[in-house]
Amino acid sequence: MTRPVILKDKFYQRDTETIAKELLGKKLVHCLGNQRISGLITETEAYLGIKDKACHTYGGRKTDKTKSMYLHGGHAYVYFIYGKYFCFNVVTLTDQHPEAVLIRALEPLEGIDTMKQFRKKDKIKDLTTGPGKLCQAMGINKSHDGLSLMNSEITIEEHLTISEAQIVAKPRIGIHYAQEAKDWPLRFYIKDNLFISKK
DNA sequence: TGACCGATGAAT
DNA sequence: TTCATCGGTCAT
Repeated sequence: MTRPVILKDKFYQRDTETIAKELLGKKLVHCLGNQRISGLITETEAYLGIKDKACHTYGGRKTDKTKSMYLHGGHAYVYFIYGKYFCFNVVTLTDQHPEAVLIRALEPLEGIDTMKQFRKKDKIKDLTTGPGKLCQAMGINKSHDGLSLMNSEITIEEHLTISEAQIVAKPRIGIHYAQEAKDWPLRFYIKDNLFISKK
């Protein structure tokens, strides 16, 4: 088995939309104790900072909740939503650009039994096909907010390369309030992949 | 200090 | 389609 190649600064400090597409096929890994829990990234959404009405940092909003988005690219932004769930984002660009990519779905790879325990579900399809679900399955929570993805327990590794022809672009989910931004095609997923949120 | 609301998920 | 659920946010 070849040694994992962890994505570095140069990957993350680029245009957010490009990163959202290139994250498809990569492997999100949580090293929990001596165990690896991981999944192939199948679905992402780009959030474009101050000019994006769907983004938590729209208009330059900076609060205790959003402060991680002002870190430089390659950090985690984890927030709590709907009183129950966490969502995991990858911060992009520099501290001048509070933009991020939401990871919406994974295809489980390693630690599947642990995922089943964390989720209290048995079917593989129920483990990671949604932003809240995948955080539960991976054991990701608020304590991971602001961590570096280059030298912490959570990393993203090279895995598969997905070609442009295999990428579908659609409007983002759950942002009906975002006026003109609600139709921007910033949701990306791997064509024909079974592990996609919604249906 | 308190009212309001949400980048969801699961049940119906 | 409906709704549970509660921390974050912001107006007092």
